[in-house]
Amino acid sequence: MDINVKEPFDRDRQFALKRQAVIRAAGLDFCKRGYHNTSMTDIASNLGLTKAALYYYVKNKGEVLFECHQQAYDAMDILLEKKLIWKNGLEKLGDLYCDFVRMLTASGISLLTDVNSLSEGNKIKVLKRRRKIESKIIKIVKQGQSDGSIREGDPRLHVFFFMGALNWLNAWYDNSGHFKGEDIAVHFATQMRLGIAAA
Amino acid sequence: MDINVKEPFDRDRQFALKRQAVIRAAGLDFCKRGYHNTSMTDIASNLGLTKAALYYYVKNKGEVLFECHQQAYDAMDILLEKKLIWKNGLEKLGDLYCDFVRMLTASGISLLTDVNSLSEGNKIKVLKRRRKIESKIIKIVKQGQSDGSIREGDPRLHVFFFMGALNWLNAWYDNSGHFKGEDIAVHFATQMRLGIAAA
DNA sequence: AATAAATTTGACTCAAGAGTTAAATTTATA
DNA sequence: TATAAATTTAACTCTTGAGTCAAATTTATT
Repeated sequence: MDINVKEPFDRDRQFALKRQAVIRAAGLDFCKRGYHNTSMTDIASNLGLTKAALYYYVKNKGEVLFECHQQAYDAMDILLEKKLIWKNGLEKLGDLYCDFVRMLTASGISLLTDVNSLSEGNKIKVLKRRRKIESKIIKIVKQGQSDGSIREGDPRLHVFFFMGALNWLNAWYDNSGHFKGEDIAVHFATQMRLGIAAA
Repeated sequence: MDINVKEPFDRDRQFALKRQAVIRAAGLDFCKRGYHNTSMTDIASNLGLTKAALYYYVKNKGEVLFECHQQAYDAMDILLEKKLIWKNGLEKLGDLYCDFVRMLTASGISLLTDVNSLSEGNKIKVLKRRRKIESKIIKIVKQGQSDGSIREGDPRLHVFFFMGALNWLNAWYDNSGHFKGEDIAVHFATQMRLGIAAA
C-alpha cells in the first residue's frame, strides 16, 4: 500500500500544507485588493491567524508575493507538460488554454500581474519564467502555422492577445459570481481558437 | 480667424496644460512601475521638477491616480461617440477596437488597472464609468448578434475576453520597442473580430 | 522696474505598515 | 505526563513616503 495513513501526523507535511495555504490565501487577497493594499495583518486575519503566526511560515511579504507567482507558473508548467497526441497546433492550444482558465477559476491560484513589487532578483526570476512559458506557447502557435491549422501573422501578437484575456480574468472573476468557471473556460477557449484559426 | 495667438500667454491655459502633462507622466510611471512603487518625487523628477512643484498642480497622489483613470475613459468615450454609418455590429466594433489600441499606443494615455488604490468614493466613480463603457460595448455586440454579423454566446464574455487583451496591452507595450502601435492595432482588431464573427 | 506666477530648497511632521521579540498559552505527539 | 510545535498577545522599532511649509529664487507679464 502506498497510502500513508500517518500523513496527517507528519509535521513537516502539515507545515508545508499550511505554508501553501498561506500563499494561496495571500494570492487571493493580492488579487482582490492589490499587493500594497493588503497588509500582512489582513492576510493573517483572513486565515483566522495572527500576524506573528504568519511569520512562522514565511520570511517576509516579498517572499509571499514571489511564491504566489511561482505557484501560478508551477500550475501552468504542469498543464504545459501534459503530453497527449493532438491533431494539430490549434487543437493543442485550444485545450491548453481551456485548462489554463479551468485552473485559474477552480484552484484558488491567482495569476498576479504585480511584478514590480518584487525584489529585483525575484522580479528577474519571475519574468524569466513568464517568458519561458510564453515562448512555449508561441512555439505551439508556430507549430499550428506550419501544419496549417493557425493563420499567419506575428505569433507573439497572437499570443499577447489571448494571454491578456487570461491575465485580466483574475481582475473580474468571482467564484461566487454569475459565471461558472467551466463555462468561462469553454467560451474563452472557443474565442481564442477562432481568433487565430486558419480560414 | 479662430486661432488664438495669445494662447501661449494665457496662464490659466498653461496651467491646465501642465496639469494634464503631470497626470499623463504620472500615468506612464504608474503603468511601468505601479502606483505604489512610484513616489511623488519620482513623478516630479521624471518631469524635471521638484515634489513641491507637483503639489502646485495637484491636491494629492490619490487625485493623480483618479485623473489618470478619467483621462483614459475620456479618450475612450470620445472614440465611442464617433458616430459613423456601419454595415453591421461587427464592423463597428472592429473599428472601435482598432481605435482603442491606436489611442493607447499613441497618446501616452494609460489604461490603468489599479482601482483598489483609489479612495472609496473615487473607486465607485471609476467602476461606474468602466461599467458604462463596457455596457456600451456589450450593446454593440448584441447589435451584431441581431444583424447576424456576430456569433451567439454570452455578450459579456465576448467583451471580457477582448477587453482583457486591451488592459494587458499597457503591461507589455513599449513605444520604443519592437512593435509599432499601428501594427498592433490592426492585428488585435483582426484577432478580436475573428473571435466573435459569425460563421 | 514692478508685480505676480512658477519653482526650488530643505527641513519638517505624520501615519501606515513591515518586521521583531519575549513571554504566555494552547495543542498535538510520544 | 513530558516535550515539542503552533499560536497568541501586545508592545516595540524602523523605514518609507505622503504631504506641508516658509523663505528664497527664477521666470514671465505688464
